[in-house]
Amino acid sequence: MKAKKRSLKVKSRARPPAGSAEQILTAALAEFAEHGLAGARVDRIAALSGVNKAMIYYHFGSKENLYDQCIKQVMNRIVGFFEEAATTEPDPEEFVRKVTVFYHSLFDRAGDFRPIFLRELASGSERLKAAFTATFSDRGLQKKMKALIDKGKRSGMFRNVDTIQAIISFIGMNVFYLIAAPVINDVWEIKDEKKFKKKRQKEVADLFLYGLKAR
Amino acid sequence: MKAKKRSLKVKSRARPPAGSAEQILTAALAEFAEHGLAGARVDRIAALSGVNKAMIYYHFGSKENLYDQCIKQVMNRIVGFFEEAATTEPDPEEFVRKVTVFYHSLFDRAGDFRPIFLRELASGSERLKAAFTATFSDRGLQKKMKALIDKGKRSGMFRNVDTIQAIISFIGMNVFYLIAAPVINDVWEIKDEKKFKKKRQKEVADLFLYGLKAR
Amino acid sequence: MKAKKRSLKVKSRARPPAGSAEQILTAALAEFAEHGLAGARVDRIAALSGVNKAMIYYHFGSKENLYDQCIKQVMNRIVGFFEEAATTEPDPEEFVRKVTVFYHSLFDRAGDFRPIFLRELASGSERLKAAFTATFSDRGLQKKMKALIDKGKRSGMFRNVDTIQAIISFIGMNVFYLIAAPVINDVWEIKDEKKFKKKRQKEVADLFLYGLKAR
Amino acid sequence: MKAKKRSLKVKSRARPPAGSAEQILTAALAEFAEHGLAGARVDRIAALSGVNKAMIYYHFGSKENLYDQCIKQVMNRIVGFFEEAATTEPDPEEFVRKVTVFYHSLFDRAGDFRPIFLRELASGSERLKAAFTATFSDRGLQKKMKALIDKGKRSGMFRNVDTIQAIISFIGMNVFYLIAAPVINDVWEIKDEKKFKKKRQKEVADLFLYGLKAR
DNA sequence: TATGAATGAGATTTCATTCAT
DNA sequence: CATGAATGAAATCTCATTCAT
Repeated sequence: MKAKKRSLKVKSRARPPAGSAEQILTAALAEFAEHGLAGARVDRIAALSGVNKAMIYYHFGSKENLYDQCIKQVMNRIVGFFEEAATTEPDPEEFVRKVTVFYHSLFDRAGDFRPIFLRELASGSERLKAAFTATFSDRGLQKKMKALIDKGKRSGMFRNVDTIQAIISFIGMNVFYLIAAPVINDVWEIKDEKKFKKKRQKEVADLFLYGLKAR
Repeated sequence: MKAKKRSLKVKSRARPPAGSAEQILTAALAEFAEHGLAGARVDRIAALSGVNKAMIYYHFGSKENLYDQCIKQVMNRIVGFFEEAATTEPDPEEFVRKVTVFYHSLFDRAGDFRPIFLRELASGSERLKAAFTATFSDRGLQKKMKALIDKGKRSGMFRNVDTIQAIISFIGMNVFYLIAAPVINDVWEIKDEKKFKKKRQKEVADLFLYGLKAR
Repeated sequence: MKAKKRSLKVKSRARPPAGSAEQILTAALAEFAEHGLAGARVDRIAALSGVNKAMIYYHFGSKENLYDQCIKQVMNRIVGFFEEAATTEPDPEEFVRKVTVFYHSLFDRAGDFRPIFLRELASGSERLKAAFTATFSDRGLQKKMKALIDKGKRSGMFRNVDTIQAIISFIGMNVFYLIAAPVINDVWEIKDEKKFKKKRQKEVADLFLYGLKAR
Repeated sequence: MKAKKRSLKVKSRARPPAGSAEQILTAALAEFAEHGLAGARVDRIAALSGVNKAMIYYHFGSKENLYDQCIKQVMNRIVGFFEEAATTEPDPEEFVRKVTVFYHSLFDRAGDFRPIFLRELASGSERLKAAFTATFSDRGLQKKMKALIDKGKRSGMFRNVDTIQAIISFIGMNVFYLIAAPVINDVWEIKDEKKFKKKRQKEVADLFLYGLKAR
């Protein structure tokens, strides 16, 4: 239709280093983020990536598989962030504060996974579950966090809470606003989201730490 | 070939046959919950509600409008719950515990809104924002909660937190697990969800109250 | 495309007695006969039957299923012919002559199955096998023919041939020319096919009977 | 995703790498035999022959031309068989028996032409006609057979049949089972095809000779 | 000669929506 | 209100063929 014949495509480099598959993935990610799997249009992805529609099938076989590859890619990116964040930090309090900062910057830097995850959550989550357990289960943040909180508990610094419940609560505190900001802003009449987020990082960490600490 | 579904449907014509609009709404809600607006199929809704497809258009005009009606209906149900929950309860601590219980029972009783809300959140949230502000803004829980926490702060019972941030954190603590249970269960290897939820209600309220209370 | 909006479709009868499905089948049969399953075009079938393409899917679900229905229909027609031909005829010689006439008139009256059968034969024949055994195995001609030849053998009229082999040979004699006429005509320079066929019926029956009779 | 077939294919470049055209032809023959012209896939032929798809176009220009070459090749092979079979054999009866054996071994040795011929027969047969008349018309078996039968007639050994009709009947007797075996086996419940074929050669020749001989 | 990537045209199928009754 | 059939537009996917290297 309105295929937008992608004007000449420059083609300066000796051989495109496997260009189009990446371009397609990028475009697809945007499309899926905006419309979901069912609402996404292969035509739009093709137009957006400046590639013939057939190439999408050449490289990815089906819309659904393309979607899977997108999820995989998103997961890899996120895993990278997570691992990077899980560097050594022996002080529990400091660690908690860093995690909060991490979540906020995660949503800043890789926001496109937000709609994708939400929709996955809405529909069975099979894909998410697979992706998560495959990449997270025994590494990175949660393990570390559990260890630190347990340590805090043993040292008498923290109350004797259920560690996993606490961690989930903590993640929820962090993530809920980041996920639901548009509605929350509306309901609570928050005008300056940026400022609110800034303040939020301190408030969340404080609340959690206060809730945790023995007195 | 030519599905030939039901076709009996005696319908003794005793009471107003008006039932069909409700049947359609019910079926549609299920369909939208499972597949989202884009993924829902009018055919399936018709089959599910035991009603001819054309009837859907007779009653609702378009798939999108049907979806809107579904959202409206869901909101009304939820608002009902919220108002019912916002009865007088002057003790802040008791109130906090009740809110936690409320959220858990809300997801139990009206779980179908979960996928719908998640998907709405994923795509612009315009409909959600409209629905929420229309029905929540100045009544019900949050207003009450804000008032109670503010009162607690003034009485010296609570720390001087940012009330709204605290409330959002609290809702996040409550809601996050309820929303993401399938994935969380998988990642943290939670086998007995029911038991976990039971325990969770105490842990969440405790954590929040500990985090709030001055010492 | 050039959909040929099928001009008004008369529509005199109170309600078309299930019209379009039959129209589609008829058109499909022609298309499949001419082009085979792989070469057939759903667009063409739609145009030919004066029906919207989507109707084909409404009624038949897929091109392949439509093809199956065509085969089924052809089989039914043929079975009808066969049963009609298998009426009582106690004289073996007369029966043989009638069978020859039958095969020739079969190809005259229901010639469209010829290309379809040939192509089925070319590709696995699974469909044909199913159709044949389902409809022929224990009725009609072959059973009758076998009985008559066996009777002829017992009475000393026929030689002691292998009955089944003989029947297959007989069918082959009859059918081979009917199937391969275009090429045979070309190779043997047969100009007047009609005359050739006429003569053939006598020659074939004679040859077979001579070959069978004891002397 | 991107099938990544073979990719080793060492090809030491010793003898002329010309092999590829033959490889393509071989693969194409198999593909066309299995799926017909319309159903054949150039991709599959490439994969099967271990050759890049573009090579097929380099060598053969188009799928259809490749198909023509296949037919030509098949014809040549068959013609070879036919000529080899048409060696001197002055005894009519012996000749008839040999022809039967020949047909059976032909289908054994060059069975892949079976589906191809059948499909050609199904669709106009133009290609077949061309191929046949080009290669058969005035040489080989049928000429010889006609001569022998005519001789037999003149000598009083054979009845005064229409020679050409008889020959066609004879070929039909031979060829019909070979062509339709799968279905025939099914309908007549023939379990041991090999044994059946063995016996068939004698039965067919006997039947034909008995049918031919004067008494 | 050889390849992996690309393309355009078109094929099959889907689906929201409407029509005739 | 109710239905089965119909429709147009578009969506997904396929495939012969060509291009750049």
